[in-house]
Amino acid sequence: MLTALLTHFDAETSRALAKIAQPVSIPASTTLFTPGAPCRQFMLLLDGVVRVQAVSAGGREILLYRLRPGDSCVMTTSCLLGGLAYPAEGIAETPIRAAVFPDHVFEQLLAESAAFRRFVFGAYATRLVDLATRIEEVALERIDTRLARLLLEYVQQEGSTIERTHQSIAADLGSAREVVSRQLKAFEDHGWVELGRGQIIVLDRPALERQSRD
Amino acid sequence: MLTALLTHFDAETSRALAKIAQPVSIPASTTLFTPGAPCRQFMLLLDGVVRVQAVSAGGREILLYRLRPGDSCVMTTSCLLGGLAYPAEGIAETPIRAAVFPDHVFEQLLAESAAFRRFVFGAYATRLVDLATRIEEVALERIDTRLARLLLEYVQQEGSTIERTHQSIAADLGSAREVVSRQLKAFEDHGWVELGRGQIIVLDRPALERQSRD
DNA sequence: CGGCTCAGTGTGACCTAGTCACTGAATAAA
DNA sequence: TTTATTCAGTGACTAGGTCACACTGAGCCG
Repeated sequence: MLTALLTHFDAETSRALAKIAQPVSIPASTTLFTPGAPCRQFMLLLDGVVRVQAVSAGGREILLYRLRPGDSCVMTTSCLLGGLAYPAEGIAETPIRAAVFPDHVFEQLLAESAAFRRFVFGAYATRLVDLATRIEEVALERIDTRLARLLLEYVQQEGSTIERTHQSIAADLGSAREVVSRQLKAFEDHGWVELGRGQIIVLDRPALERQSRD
Repeated sequence: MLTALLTHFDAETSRALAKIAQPVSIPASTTLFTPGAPCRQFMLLLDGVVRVQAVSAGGREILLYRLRPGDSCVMTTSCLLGGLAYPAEGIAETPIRAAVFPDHVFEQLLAESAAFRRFVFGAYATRLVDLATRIEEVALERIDTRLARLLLEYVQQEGSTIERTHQSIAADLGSAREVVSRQLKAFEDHGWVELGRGQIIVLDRPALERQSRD
């Protein structure tokens, strides 16, 4: 099944990877890496979701990005290769399975496989664009715009009934729980959503789409 | 002189690069790439400073990072390779000189030179860490903290007399000019800086360092 | 069942940051 | 010198973040 997930590589690379990769299973809520203890291997996510976030001194959090099946954790890898301090932490949001292999294998693959290089660079490009886009959002956009867009992302992932607390949404936005509560209340007053304890039902997607375009 | 700048590569790579690279000179204030027209080649900056920024619909700007001599423009490159839309624009803040070569050369170098791979990955790591750190700053830190830190960066680059307008500082912070003016006024009231038209003289670095640590 | 605990949410008061409109001051251009 | 133009200062207002505290539903335990 590992091989199946690696079909974006050529046949030879896939076989090579499947042989050496150690598939590991990790329960939800595990902290996978922190600024103090970065992950020391190349990791390819097979199943589950990893949340990569920054945490301030005051304890407020902001999501940098999520890793999903097929994603690799390029940031830790590159920090290892580049010898840089790693500024974020990674947490398993669900139980996860991942293929792990040591960095000398990573370097060997980079040297030998054009397909692997393409894969890795694609992963880097995605991360860079994600992060740059997020900076633009955080610095330049209104919170109602960003909340509407985030709700639409949740809908894409898990359908129109969203099972999340206001607190966890605030952590994704890098904002405060009260702010999220007030904005959601406003959305409910407009008839765009229906609020329940730990759950948000999206009633009017077009309205949210309009709001998310500002 | 190109070869001299490429000494972080092995001798063979340096020679290869020097042969094929086209050194170009570009005047200050030139727009090098935009979301609409990304740069289509691998570019290694030899001299000058390039500002890479995001621009909102409303015209507000925020600095993503600056490229300095020895840096390469990894974001455009990776977007080319990954076929992704590029979300930022690059502007020459000073006159610049750069070595430019087409992407097939880039791919060949990646395949053949471990040193070049290390260089490119180092560049990626630096960018990723920069961007992640910036998200944390923008989302979670106070504006006075960020301004103090930015002033200290300017001091490092250009000495304790900083020749910049409040508007340009606001663009670096992703904030508004009035906000920067007010904060600088407060710093002046504390005796930390002295303000003049288009110039800020830093009088008390330790105080700014304290403020920048929050 | 009633009462307990606790996570999740609602709310008002207050503070910080961003926006808008306008003024004045310094420099450059005519 | 007069006139533009760029840069900075300011007050009034809005948006968003912080703090303190009240309320509510769900699970638990006697």
